[in-house]
Amino acid sequence: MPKSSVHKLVPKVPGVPGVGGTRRQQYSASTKRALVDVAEELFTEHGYAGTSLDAIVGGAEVTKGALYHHFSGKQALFEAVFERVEAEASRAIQKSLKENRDPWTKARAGLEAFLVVVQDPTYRRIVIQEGPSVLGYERFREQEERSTFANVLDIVRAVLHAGPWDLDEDMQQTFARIFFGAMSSAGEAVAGSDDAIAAAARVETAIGFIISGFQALADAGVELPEQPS
Amino acid sequence: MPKSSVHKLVPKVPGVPGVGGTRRQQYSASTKRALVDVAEELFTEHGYAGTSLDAIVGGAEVTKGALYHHFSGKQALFEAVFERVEAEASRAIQKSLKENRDPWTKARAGLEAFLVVVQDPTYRRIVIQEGPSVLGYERFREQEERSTFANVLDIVRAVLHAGPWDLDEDMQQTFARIFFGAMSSAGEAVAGSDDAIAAAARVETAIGFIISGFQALADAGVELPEQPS
DNA sequence: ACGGAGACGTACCGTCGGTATGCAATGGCC
DNA sequence: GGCCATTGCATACCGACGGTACGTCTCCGT
Repeated sequence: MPKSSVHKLVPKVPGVPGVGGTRRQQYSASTKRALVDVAEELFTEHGYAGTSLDAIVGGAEVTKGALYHHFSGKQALFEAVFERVEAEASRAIQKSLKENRDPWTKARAGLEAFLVVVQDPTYRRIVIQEGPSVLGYERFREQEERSTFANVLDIVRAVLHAGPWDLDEDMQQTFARIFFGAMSSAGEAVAGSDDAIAAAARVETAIGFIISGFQALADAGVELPEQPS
Repeated sequence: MPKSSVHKLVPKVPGVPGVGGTRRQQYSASTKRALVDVAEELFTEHGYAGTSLDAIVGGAEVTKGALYHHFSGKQALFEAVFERVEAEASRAIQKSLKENRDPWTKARAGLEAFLVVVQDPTYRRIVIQEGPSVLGYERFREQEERSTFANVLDIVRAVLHAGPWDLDEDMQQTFARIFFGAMSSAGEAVAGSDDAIAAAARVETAIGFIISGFQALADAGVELPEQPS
């Protein structure tokens, strides 16, 4: 039982209510953030089914009334957590991409960033482990499509464009899917390894070797067999 | 309320109790199979959380007492379903492998078989979607390790052995992981596509191209950078 | 034949997600 | 600065579900 219902948030700009909305809106936003914060923590630690709403609202020092005022239910709360985690991951990867220009080194930088992201326990639990089950496969894929996967697609496009090949949209998507899956699985291997550093080195060697294969084909001017439409 | 508790199973060999165990054991085994059958069907259709034990025991025409006599709980029942589905998938892939000898064509045959398996709604729902969440990531990986992934590892070993490379165990595992992830993701792309046949063709083209890169490197005698131990 | 154990059925409990309703503070408005 | 509709929650409660305790019937070995 929460002993009081007073908020502890101090208004960011006390005398200027124009910034950040009115005090009511600030209070509301802060409780909503508190709910998402606590939910992210508990979902990461105990999983979706293993986390009760009572535990979440208890941790956020509110009640279920507040939760159901901001979210339509447990799943909606999870989706809010999911989107934040994925957005953060996507942001981290994009940041590492902007530091490189050459497509090939860009690809390697993206791979490294991806391997870091996929080792984050929160990302692993929320996105990889619980995501497909809680959101359902369709919604999960949709979310993935416009965040992490979009990054991979960019990289693959750049790399493919660097070669002599001119692939249609579907084929680019296919290549991106394959590399996305390869990197995801590789990331899991890294995260699940005893020696993460050595495992990451092996992964980079292996994928680097595959990319070398691409470069070899590019140098030899090998064409892709075209698809019948 | 089940109107009667009599079993409808007829003993396979009525007069010969030596085959298949005693009559009691046969009855017991049949109810256990009935539970797993119904559970597999309902879990596939409505997911793990969306399926109640009452629905399962109702479909199997038994009660919860029977269920908890054979399984320690809902999760244990799911694990039984999971193992059966994975074993079936592994069996299908292994069958297609034994029909080929050459490592490269063996790889392509395995890829095709894998693409077929991953389109099965039961496999998709039980193994891919719900598996990681229900079993937990550790147990999920363990199961995967000794069934579907083992097949991929075999293929990768054969292919790598066909080249001029001599890789240590860890590196083989890494390559296998990468290809396993690539094939899983590719399979999902196929299963989620509007035109599964065209998508499968694209996947085979793309992965074939990657393998061609390997062959090109093999022909050129390119070595892998060795790992420091 | 008979006693024990295995294979269930039945009744019940605690927990949890979700809902209905009440209420108090807030901020626009005059 | 007083009024009041609206917002932002708290409280009480319900039904469903997973799990448990215990009773009971049936088969099998002796």
